[in-house]
Amino acid sequence: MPRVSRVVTEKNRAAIERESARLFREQGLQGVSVAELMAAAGLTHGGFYGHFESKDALATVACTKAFDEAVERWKERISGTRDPKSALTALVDGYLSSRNRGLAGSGCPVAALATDVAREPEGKPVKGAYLAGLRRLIGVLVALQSTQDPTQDRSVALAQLSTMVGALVLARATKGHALSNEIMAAARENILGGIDRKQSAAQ
Amino acid sequence: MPRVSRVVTEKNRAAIERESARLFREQGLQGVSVAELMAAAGLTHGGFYGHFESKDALATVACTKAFDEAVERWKERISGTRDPKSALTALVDGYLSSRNRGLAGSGCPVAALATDVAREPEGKPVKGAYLAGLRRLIGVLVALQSTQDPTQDRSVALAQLSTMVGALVLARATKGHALSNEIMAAARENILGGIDRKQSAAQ
DNA sequence: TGTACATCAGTGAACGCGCGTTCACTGATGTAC
DNA sequence: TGTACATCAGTGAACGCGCGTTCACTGATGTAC
Repeated sequence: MPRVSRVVTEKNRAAIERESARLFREQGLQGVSVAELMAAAGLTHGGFYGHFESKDALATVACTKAFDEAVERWKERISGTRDPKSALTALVDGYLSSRNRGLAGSGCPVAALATDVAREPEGKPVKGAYLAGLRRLIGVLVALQSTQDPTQDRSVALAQLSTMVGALVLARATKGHALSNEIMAAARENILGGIDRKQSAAQ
Repeated sequence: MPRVSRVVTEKNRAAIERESARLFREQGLQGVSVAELMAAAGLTHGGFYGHFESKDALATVACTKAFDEAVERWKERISGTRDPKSALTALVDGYLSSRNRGLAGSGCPVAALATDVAREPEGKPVKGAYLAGLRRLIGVLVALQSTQDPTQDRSVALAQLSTMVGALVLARATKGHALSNEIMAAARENILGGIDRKQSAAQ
């Protein structure tokens, strides 16, 4: 099937980006081949370079796309709540859930890509995409704080994000063992401690 | 240079394990080739299978070795302190330091290998080595708590470890930007908050 | 609106390369006497 | 202690395979008239 219409071309491109954003998070930036990415989008590998200059370039686009999704999901979760504290509870409960632990491909790129991005050589564009996306998510989290001190708000938000990311990453590494749920519950308790004890961390 | 003495053979094996424990942490379980590991140990790739059954088997040994090092380093740091609170401070200061951020190869395997281990298929032995090592480090951290309630001690320790791991992983991904130091300082403040404010987190 | 043709999205073979693993070979080590 | 030889740690070529990337080709799409 050679040449397709412009509409289909755009759909194909969108499919490559969508599947890449998923597979890179699931299997790592070095853990998926171009052929696998294209197959996931329903195409063969040869057409890849008509859409992207290189695999690296796609990784950058996919990283940005993953953060777009994440920011939108965070904002959605927040929009259904009545105050910053319940918003934080909603966010943490969604983040430290067995559902999110199991679905790295559709989960938070901060946690899924951190180590991959750290291992990328200096100057690789995917590092910039990660940094920019991380800053956006931090901004969302900072806005939920209530210490009345901007510096303190930021510090608390950064610590909360560290705890969430660390707990999720450890929970994924120990998935299938009791420790995995224990870590998520402990992190939830640590972040929400005084706020809300009604829900369980492992949903 | 064919056959070497038994002593040299053991030294070579130890060198392969030592370099693997370093390189797997630095570049990931999938990010180093057998040839690179052997070259780092001063050998050529062909002799690898005289020492190990497979690359997977070496990864398991190297993971265990990395945790051995980490447990020993934690205990050393603790042994030089006067009480559990200053021990925790020493541990966190060492963990969330620019030195540790830059040296993933000799740093905490919990942080360096978590995502790699999570992506390994079910049943791979390296997952068991990781879980066992993680449990040992958790045990060290639990022993430093002082809530007088074992359940609470464990929960606090798990949350602290999550914060430490998350902060280190994020600091590595954003290395070279102000945010990286900010994350480490915020995590330190969060964990040690009421205990000790004398030292800076980014040493 | 219909026709003729240039464009170009996608295909699949092919490129050089590096991977994990195997194996015939080498010659110093270790052992039997 | 000295000698003869079997053992085996390490070498480097080779295996089949999959990688990222290139390219000649195809034929439906899009356009010029």
